[in-house]
Amino acid sequence: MGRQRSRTVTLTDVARLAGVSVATASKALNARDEVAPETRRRVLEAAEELSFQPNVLARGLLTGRTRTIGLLTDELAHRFSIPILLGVENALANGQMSVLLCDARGDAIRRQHYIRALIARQVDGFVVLGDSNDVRPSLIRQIPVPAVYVYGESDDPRDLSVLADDEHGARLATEHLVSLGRRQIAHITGPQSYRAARDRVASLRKVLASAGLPLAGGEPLYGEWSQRWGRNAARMLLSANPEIDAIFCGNDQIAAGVAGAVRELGRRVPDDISIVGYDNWHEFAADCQPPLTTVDLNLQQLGETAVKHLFAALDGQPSSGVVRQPCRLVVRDSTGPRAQPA
Amino acid sequence: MGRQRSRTVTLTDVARLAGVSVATASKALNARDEVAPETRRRVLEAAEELSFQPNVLARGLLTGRTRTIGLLTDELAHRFSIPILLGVENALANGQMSVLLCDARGDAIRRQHYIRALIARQVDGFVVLGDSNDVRPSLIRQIPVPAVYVYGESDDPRDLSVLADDEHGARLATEHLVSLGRRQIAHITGPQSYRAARDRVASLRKVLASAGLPLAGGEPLYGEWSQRWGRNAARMLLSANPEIDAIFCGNDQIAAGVAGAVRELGRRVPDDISIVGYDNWHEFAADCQPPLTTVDLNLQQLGETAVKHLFAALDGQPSSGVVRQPCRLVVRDSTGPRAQPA
DNA sequence: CTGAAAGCGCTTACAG
DNA sequence: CTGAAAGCGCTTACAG
Repeated sequence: MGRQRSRTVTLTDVARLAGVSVATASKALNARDEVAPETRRRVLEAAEELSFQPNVLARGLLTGRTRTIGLLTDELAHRFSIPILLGVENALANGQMSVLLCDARGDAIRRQHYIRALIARQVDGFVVLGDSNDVRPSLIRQIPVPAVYVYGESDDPRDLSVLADDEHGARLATEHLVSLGRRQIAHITGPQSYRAARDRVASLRKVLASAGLPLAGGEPLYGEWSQRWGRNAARMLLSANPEIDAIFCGNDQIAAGVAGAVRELGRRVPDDISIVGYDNWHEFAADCQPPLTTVDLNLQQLGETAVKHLFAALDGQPSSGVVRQPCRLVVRDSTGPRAQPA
Repeated sequence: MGRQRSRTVTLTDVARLAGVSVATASKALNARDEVAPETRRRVLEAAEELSFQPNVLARGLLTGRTRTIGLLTDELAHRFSIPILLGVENALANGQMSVLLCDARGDAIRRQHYIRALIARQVDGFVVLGDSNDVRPSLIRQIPVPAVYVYGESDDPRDLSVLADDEHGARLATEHLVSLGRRQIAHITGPQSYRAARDRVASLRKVLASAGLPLAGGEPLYGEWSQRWGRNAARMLLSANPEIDAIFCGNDQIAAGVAGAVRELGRRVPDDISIVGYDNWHEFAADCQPPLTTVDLNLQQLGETAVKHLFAALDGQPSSGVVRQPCRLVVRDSTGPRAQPA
């Protein structure tokens, strides 16, 4: 830690060293054109020599813009939060904006506290990061600046929400399996309380119906987002429905559990049973045995898209409604053509 | 997004509504005692009615304190960053401080850019979050405010670094296996370039030596931090050294891979071979088959400890050197007593 | 082209 | 107990 805060170099110091007024120094540094080239050179030199960093707070007080965004998350610990946050942070940095991070941890009181703190810090706008792609209450009446909702849909139609397109993701997965000639496709997924789980099921059913195929096992198996559930569900499913030749899983952890169970049951992946995961969580999907074909939600892109819209709103071009970010199928070794009958 | 920035309520508005001067309004709101109770009541009422949020920037300009900390990460996407960040964020919020998040993504240029941005935003201090518990260059000459280094040791002894105690973690793991009667303990870990990997090996060797035991296989197997490496290494190791009765793994992914391979080779976990992981990464450790005994680095605590020291520095009580955060052994089903000979 | 002055929203001596 | 005034660091009309 060593050093204590030393006296900060201010524009006054730069002006004095350059032998000009602060007004002129300001203009020179901000590249306004009413400054003589020679004067500007002296000012820039002085600023350089003193390692001058303009005080953004003071500027913010004048301009009313702090170039700071509040990022309010429901649950930062959730696996999806980080890639989205990376996208947000990246896009903001490109626009020379900074991020104030506040994690509500699913606590309403805490969220309220953070909203106040962010407003008091004069953020130019909010990115509100949800935890489940579900509908959530709008903050529109509480915050005086533009906001964009990501991975969680605001219940106020005046707001803009940027969501993962689960209908699209499930369609990609199902069409892939159908195109491989799979005819007995089952579905193991997380809790039915998740809109994401239900949306994917709806899309899966639609694709199967239009291909004239049944949902193997009759109903999707709703459970948990865990390997363990994947293992258990696969055992139940395959003992009751040995004819199954493909399993579309609600996430990669479930898929990893399914893959393990299938192999333990002596069935081959992908020949006998093809498996598709969801999320493209690298540590589970790419490192699975065999590596998983899966759906990538393009989460980082989701964050970048949100910021793009927020920037537009800050420039006076707000949008509203729902933007759905397309998904991407990542094909690996857990899917393939059906084994030839011996 | 709907609404544009509306005119902000300022202290002047509150003062006017309460019928007092801004000076008096300020004192009333800040609970200074030179204000008549009745006056204070009126001011508070007016502030409430107008939903007044004091402008933290303006206050910061006066006091020189922004109550904002810069959190500079090397690589936010790394698995360790999030728990530490949660700890930091939590501890800061308790102190009414906000966090400006900047992720350098391993890019020196980007890091430099962010350092400037944070200084320009007048942060009161820095938390510098490393990506590997390794030694890293100090920022002491670049930043004019206190800084604390977490999960990465500053190379300047005047700085304070808060580190995971890998010597302790590896000791806990090894002593656990020894106490279970294991006599042929092997080690599969990540790249030797990681100080964390080397520190754990050194500690493992020390405990084994003092117990009069060999390191099974002679040398640790350095590789990658992946399941795949765990699987491959376990196969090699067990075919060359069938007498092995325990494997201490450098992380939980390796351990999960090892567990899978051991079971495929027809050996029982934990009876024939006990396995210890490292990190207590819930999705891998708790959900493994069987659930993994592992070392928890107390990462959230690491972040909180760092903030505690940063607060002390901000209060004029800086510390320096290295603080090592103790680890914690989490015992699950992958370790147990040796199987009785049949 | 340059600089004195006003002002962003707030706090803090200081005078009354 | 209350309020006028100065000032934090900067930017921006405005006058010269």
